[in-house]
Amino acid sequence: MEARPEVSANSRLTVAAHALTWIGLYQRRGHEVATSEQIATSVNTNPVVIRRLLADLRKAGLADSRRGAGAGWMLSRDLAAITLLDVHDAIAAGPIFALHRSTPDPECVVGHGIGPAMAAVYDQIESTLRGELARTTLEDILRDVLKAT
Amino acid sequence: MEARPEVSANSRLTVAAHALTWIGLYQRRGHEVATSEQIATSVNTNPVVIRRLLADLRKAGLADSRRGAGAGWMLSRDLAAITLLDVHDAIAAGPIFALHRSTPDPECVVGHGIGPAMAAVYDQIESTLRGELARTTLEDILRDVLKAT
DNA sequence: GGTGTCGTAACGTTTACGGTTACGACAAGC
DNA sequence: GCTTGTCGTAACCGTAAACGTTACGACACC
Repeated sequence: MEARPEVSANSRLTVAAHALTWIGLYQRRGHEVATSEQIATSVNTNPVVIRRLLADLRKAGLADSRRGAGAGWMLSRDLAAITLLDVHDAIAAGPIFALHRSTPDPECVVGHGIGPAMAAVYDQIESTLRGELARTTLEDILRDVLKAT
Repeated sequence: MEARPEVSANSRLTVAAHALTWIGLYQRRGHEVATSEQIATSVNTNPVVIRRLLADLRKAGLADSRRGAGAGWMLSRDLAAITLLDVHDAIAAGPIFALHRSTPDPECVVGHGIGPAMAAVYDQIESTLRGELARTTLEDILRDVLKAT
């Protein structure tokens, strides 16, 4: 009966990591800023999609942009100081699992108690997930990327 | 360019655990089978949704059904022998994170190497997730449910 | 044979994201 | 100051998945 987010980041984390890593490498090669056009070409998508995504990352303090001519994007921190958890939180990814869409029968023992019981499991999993994401920085990702060449 | 599952089980795991736990408790109280109608009432959804879900669980060998008059659903194994991982696999939940929807520019260093780099992280996370889900059985869930009363 | 339930197809609704177009805002350079 | 290039955002469409509902055939007990 009620509405529900049902998000699921899915490919957004991949694209966000891709964009930031691209900017980082581009800057290390001596460029000031990267345009959404350039990033979109590497990601193989539309520049607007990149701008929307980077706007979220800017809100989280991971990236920043300059306007006007010679405009573009730059990192706010070094790649080594950005973990995948930072990126994950920046793109406001929803929880992996959700409870019922419409609340189950509260008169039923199972219907009444299953929500909290499952939530406890989900919270534990979510916490573990965050720990895993925090272990990897974009510097690690870039190292893997360059190693694969 | 290509199509993609983009599944994300979301509430399906919750509902599946709910249904199985309900059947288990109902059987312990002396009943032979549970109808999709009864389960749907507890879950607060449509019986067809329950039947579709239980059909997946039957394929995985977790539940079984009887037809004809006095028909309904029963467990194939005891609640203690069913983990959340079993349920998760039974409902064919997709991966948490996905790679790019359309393949990135292979001419670009980042575009070429980012996929495998992220996949390695995702595989590790997926593996940890499975370990977490395997730790909890439906018997554990039922215990929590009854404790909450 | 009647009855109750499963089995399943078909269809509509909802939600979210990605893709695209469009246009205003802005700042550097001439 | 005007031009130019890029960001900032709104608006809209298409797609994909799950849920909800209706409908009807299949089946087995009584």
